[in-house]
Amino acid sequence: MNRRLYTIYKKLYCYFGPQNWWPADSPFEVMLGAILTQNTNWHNVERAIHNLKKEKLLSVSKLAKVSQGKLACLIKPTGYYNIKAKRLNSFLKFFLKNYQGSIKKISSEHTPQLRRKLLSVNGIGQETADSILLYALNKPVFVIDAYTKRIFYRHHFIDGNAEYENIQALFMQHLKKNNKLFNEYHALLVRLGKEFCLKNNPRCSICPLK
DNA sequence: GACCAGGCACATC
DNA sequence: GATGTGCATGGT
Repeated sequence: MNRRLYTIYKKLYCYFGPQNWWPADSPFEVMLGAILTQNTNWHNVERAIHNLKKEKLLSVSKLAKVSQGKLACLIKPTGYYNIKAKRLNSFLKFFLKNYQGSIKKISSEHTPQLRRKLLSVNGIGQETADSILLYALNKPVFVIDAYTKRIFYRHHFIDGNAEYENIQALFMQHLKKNNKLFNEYHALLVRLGKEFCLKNNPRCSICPLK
């Protein structure tokens, strides 16, 4: 398994090249994007981030002062905007209360402990927590998403009801714990998923992994 | 018009 | 613990 997982990575990297994730100007923007992208097209997240930037709200202190109604309005393109506004607020409160909104402070916390704390914030589930850890804070944590599950299910690496922790353990136990590798690997899986492993329109016959 | 997208919380059994 | 449902915009 060890070698197979790495071989898949190399194949994907050769085929697609570097993905340069996460597309954002700052770790804080990554954190917001991680919540905004929940079950939503990335293009819509970009619109929402653009709205926030236009209003010059892309800082913890400024965003925390915005009313939930206005926030919901600004992030409307991402869908679920009322829920996501609430989730962003929960996260901002958590970030301010525990780390004074400092990336340096949140970064210095022991990863497993920080992961548990993130998961206790309303609106932050496993994928969002891990996206924040890996893509905002450069922690070597593998992110599992719907594409990853679908791809590895179709290639018979996991069964249909495999749980998040088990799939994550598969990657983390059989690959070098390296944040650059985990970053690129997950981004490549999303790219592969978008182009070759669609839900109802699988192009598996021409999948570069075959 | 149907289906899908870089999920999560909550209710119910 | 498993399964179902609400949340909602924009692209194909």
